[in-house]
Amino acid sequence: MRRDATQNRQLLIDTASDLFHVCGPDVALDTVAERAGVGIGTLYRHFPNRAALLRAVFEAHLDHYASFAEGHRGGPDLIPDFLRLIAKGASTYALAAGHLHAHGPEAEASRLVLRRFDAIAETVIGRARADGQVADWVTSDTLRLCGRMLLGLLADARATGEAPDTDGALRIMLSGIGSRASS
Amino acid sequence: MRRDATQNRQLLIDTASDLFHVCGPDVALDTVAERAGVGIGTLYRHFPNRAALLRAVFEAHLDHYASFAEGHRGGPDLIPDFLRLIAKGASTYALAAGHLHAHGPEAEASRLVLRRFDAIAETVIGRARADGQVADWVTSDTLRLCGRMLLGLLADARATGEAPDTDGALRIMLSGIGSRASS
DNA sequence: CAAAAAACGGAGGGTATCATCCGTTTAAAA
DNA sequence: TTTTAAACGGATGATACCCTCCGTTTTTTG
Repeated sequence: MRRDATQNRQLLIDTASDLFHVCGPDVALDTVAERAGVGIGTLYRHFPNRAALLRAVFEAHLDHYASFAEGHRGGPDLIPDFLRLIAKGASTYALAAGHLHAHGPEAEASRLVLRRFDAIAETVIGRARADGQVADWVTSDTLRLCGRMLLGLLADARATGEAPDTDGALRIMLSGIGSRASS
Repeated sequence: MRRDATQNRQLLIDTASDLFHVCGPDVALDTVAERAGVGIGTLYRHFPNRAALLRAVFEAHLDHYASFAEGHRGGPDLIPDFLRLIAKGASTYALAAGHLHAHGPEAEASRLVLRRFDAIAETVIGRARADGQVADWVTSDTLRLCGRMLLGLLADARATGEAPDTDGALRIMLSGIGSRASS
């Protein structure tokens, strides 16, 4: 693969990640390309459709989650920190979920990335449960549920122009799933 | 006002309410008109822009909330039932909030409907607090926060095609705000 | 029933986004 | 350095939605 191709690909992923977070799930792909400083043709060559770009961005986020799960030293902030991390990428997360499920032929790729999320989440939960931080019934589905709710919060905040009350939401959720929130 | 006009106006509100719930916040207004069986011109005569239609739908929902608050006999299900009711109209709620805030000149009308929501919510909370169902720090803002989170859930479910885990989310939230959930 | 006023329907122009295609440029290999 | 193939950029046609405008239909009133 040519060097400029590799660079542009990464640049597009980073730019898209930022724009999804700032502008929401429906940013024009033209905007992504322009913001990344590449032609629209380049974008479509690397990612033949929206779902492909989404998947790439989401997988980049998964890398962050994974290295978090591996690097975190444990303790009472494990779950709060993990949820906060999810909140950062929530819009991409849900968007990816939606678009990936919608289009039939790509359903398989979708299932794979979602399963990877589940695996990471289970790791985190397992460690938290050992400390008695979460209730028995909490699973990776529960954390995905929390992620989806956080997404709603962000989308709404974007629409209203207000700042999202992420901490308020986390307080409710953490107390709801039996974690002793600290911060 | 002519009779057919009144009928069509109501028909449009009902249809829009359904479609917002099913198709999400971005349904084409053409679709709303078609589904209601009226011309697009009729829709725009009654509601000069999207925000106006939104406001009308949202106000219809507020009527439901108000009659719920007035008619509920109290008891441990008060808050769960209220949140469930909100979940039904959540997409409209958040959409309204977003669009109304965005457009400057209509900000005043927006503030009014949101304040009406707060008033209703405060009534419900007041009654629930008397029963010790909710924590002290819960206010109408908290319920709005829950509504926004529920919306996220619905939007995500719509996108993924899965059924929304409304009950799961409610369990977390209710336990988080200190209500003794029953159902 | 006839006339006036009000409401209806939907064609059509404007705009934004999607996604392709191809002439030009650039990196890498010989 | 020359050659070649890969990658780039953006003009462009297609599509979807918004919203206005006006000729036609329906209700109401006298």
